[in-house]
Amino acid sequence: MERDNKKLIETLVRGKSSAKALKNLIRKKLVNGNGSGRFDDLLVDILGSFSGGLLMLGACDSGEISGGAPASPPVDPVPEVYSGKKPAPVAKERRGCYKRRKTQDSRVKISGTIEDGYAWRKYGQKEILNSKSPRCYFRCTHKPAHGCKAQRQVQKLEDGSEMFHITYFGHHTCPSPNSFSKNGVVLDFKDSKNHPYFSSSPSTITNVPIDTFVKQEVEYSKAQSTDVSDNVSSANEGHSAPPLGWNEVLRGDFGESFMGFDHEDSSASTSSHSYLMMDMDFINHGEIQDDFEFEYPGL
DNA sequence: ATTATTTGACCTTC
DNA sequence: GAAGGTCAAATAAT
Repeated sequence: MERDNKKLIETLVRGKSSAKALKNLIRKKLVNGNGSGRFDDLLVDILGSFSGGLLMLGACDSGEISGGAPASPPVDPVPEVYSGKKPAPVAKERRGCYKRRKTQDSRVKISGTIEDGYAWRKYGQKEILNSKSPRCYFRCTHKPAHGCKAQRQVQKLEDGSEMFHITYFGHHTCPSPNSFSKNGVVLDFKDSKNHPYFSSSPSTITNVPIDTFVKQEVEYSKAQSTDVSDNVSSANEGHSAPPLGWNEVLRGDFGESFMGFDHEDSSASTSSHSYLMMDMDFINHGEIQDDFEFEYPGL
């Protein structure tokens, strides 16, 4: 059992190394290339998958995959007695094991939108002490289908702005809905007469001051710089190589692949929208961090 | 009919 | 016991 595990890890490590080498090769080829960043994106996905798999394997040993996962003794989430509509208020069955989250397994984001390209299902809301705004709890819509363990908490900031404090837990193991509709800032340039950074509607895809976001992300990444799970989660949550050069992206000179992607939660998007997805993990004070490998430590 | 959200109760941790 | 996190029945939306 343990030997199999080890073998699996070795295989994954080898695969990851190969993908990494391939990525570097392709990158060199593309230095003067014409922007076929799709290869790069694909490779990052591959690397992310390996890293995520490795992380999960490692985490299994400790009996916990992600912050929200129930701990070791596999508690059947659905009691056998539970077969009909009537829960029969007989002796209350023990519900799932609720664990308080570990903050080190989380990634925090301050954003003007709660949209991140993934489909989330709200499963709870709670008034938080000393907070005017309630905290909303979401899990990945694909949890039943793919067992995706990604979760997030969303709480509106109380500084009067329309910003949201979003905390992510766990990692998406479901297929990404869209290679660009991933975890990052979504800028909506639909209404050009308004400054693209400001919008007041929380229910639509809104805009975020880039500087603010960069600063926050940079500060956060500083604090998390040694946290590998964060890197891995970045991959799984949709962090990917930009399909175009960041310089192009930053000045808004991005190609068709960025235009009007189909947001899975399309309530807020229309075909007339164009979005700029920015993953700030790769940007540091306006400079592009070209290297954003997903390392798995100790291997 | 199916799927998503709301909301009060339940559960764990501190 | 308080607070935070989750469940699940009821309800709403599609």
